[in-house]
Amino acid sequence: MNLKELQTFIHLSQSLHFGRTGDAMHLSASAVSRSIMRLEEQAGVALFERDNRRVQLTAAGREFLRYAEQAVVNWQSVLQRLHIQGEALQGELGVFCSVTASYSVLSNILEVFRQRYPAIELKLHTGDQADAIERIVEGGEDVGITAKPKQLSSRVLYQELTRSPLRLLVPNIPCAVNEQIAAVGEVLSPAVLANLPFILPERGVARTLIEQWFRQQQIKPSVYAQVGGHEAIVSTVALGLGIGVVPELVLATSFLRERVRVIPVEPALPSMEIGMVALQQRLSNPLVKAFWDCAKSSYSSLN
Amino acid sequence: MNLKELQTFIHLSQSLHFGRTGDAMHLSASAVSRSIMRLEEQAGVALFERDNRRVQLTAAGREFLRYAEQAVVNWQSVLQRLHIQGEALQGELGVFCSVTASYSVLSNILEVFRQRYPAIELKLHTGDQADAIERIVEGGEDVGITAKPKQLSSRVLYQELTRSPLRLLVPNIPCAVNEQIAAVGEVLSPAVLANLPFILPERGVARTLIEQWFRQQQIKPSVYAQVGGHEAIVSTVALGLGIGVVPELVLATSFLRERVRVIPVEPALPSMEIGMVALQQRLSNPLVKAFWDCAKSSYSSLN
DNA sequence: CTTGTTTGTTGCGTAAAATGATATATAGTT
DNA sequence: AACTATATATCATTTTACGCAACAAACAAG
Repeated sequence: MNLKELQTFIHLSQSLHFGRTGDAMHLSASAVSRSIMRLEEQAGVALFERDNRRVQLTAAGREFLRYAEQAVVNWQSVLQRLHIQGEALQGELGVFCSVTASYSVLSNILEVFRQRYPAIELKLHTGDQADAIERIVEGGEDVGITAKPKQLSSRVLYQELTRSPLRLLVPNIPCAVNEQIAAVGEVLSPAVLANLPFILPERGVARTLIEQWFRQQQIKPSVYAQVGGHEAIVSTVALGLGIGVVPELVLATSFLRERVRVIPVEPALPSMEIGMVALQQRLSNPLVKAFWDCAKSSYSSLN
Repeated sequence: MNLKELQTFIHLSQSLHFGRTGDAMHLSASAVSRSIMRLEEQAGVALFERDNRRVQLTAAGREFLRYAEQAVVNWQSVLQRLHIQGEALQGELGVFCSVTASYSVLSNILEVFRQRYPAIELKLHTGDQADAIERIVEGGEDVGITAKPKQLSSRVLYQELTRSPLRLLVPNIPCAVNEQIAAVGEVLSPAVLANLPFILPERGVARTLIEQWFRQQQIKPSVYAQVGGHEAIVSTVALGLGIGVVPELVLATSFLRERVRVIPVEPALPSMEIGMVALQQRLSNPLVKAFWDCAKSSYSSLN
């Protein structure tokens, strides 16, 4: 038995739908199915009655649900208590990240961090993700959220947190671009792509990855615009000015995600590796260390 | 976080010794070390203060211990509740196993089984482990604990539960056999073995395994005695009559384990695979099925 | 001070477990 | 009858855990 299984069970008992629970837990439907089967085997009782159409808690399942919810609460509460016993770190910590990261990656981290260290005051600075490392090196902030840099000085530490696949975005409104796409079917070949107006990030890791991918397909995109910041790409695409590429993370938290459409490409676009950076020496600061460990653990196993 | 880690933590907090906790949990010391490190990383706090000489709970560790003990109790108690809701199976179930198995394997199973099905009455028959399959096929008992049979009829189901390496036993008292051994050092070579008086099981899987091993070493043992039942081998060896081979399980539960000594052999002796057998058709009986599942789960992950 | 012993940790190769993608089966819907 | 939705089975891959052996640090004995 482990916590993740319990959380999966709890979610399924509410959603009653393996696929949706899988999405929520970042798992495939079959993984959810097997998680539940494991629990049922260990418990020795069926927890859900299910045929291919209906999913329903059994009596034993309802009893187990009470236990599972309590177990999760107990775990979270012991984590809290363990950190209260600590010296109650306080002070100020500077964090740099993109607007998008502040919604997704950073908010995940802060959920845990603010519980553990309520007395640490966070100075959050947002900006283009591509500037993160520079800001850290020059001492503006203590920690930065950024894509994995190609290479970095030995004075800077990088810790991967998650990854997000790049997605090809097209407008969701009738426009010239969309007509061109409709004419060739849903999966775009590299050759077709070369003739569509492209909106690229000005610079940064995403730009590098996209250029690499183009080189591998041996095509040269027709660049319509270069914009700063991933959020701006989404809005430019939404306006029908062209097609663009952004990490899925950006899309998931964008207000405009209904106004654009993701189109599969063959071969698939690469993923961006997203992590945090800090100056090696700054990690001796207990505040920085606390944030670093906290971020790491909040992504290592979702508990 | 999972239950096994918590149980390991609890044991370590009492023993304060990684090696001994490892033995108790059937883990290596390094596995225990890493279990604790995992917990500490997830908790974000050191749970033990330890240098290579002293192991001691930290303040956070003491707090965590309270949680861990409660968590284990909660889990066991929910398992119990889940089964009370069931139909409260009752009736009679016949089990055949060796005396040794009744101490080790069977007692592990019954610990869980009697909690889940207190109304099932157990008829336990002990005898030579080598007879188990015969007894099952002829309908004497419902389930048998036995070593993995070489081959079995398709009507009989076998489920592995655990394994136990064979050990070479020598007397622990001054005697002729011991003097011979002392003369050649601690690790015995096959050639030396051939000249020592051997005490073998009359029949059964252990006998077959030992004979195989001898053939592979191309030696012919001088058999001093053939006795029925592994327990009898231990006592014969303890009396100084010769050397013998038994599964470690037998040794661990023997009254005479202080009177004999285990000697390493090169190459190592094989392991016996120990499991349970039942007639396929008998598994449709809910009592038999309950025992079968219960035994399986009590060995699948110690919960 | 040197040697030996005990014991927790680390590196590395291997074994087991979990996962995703795809295929399959089955119930409901049009 | 064809089609959709959905849980599960199968297979290949990835991730994780493990044991062994080497290592390091601390104490004891001489």
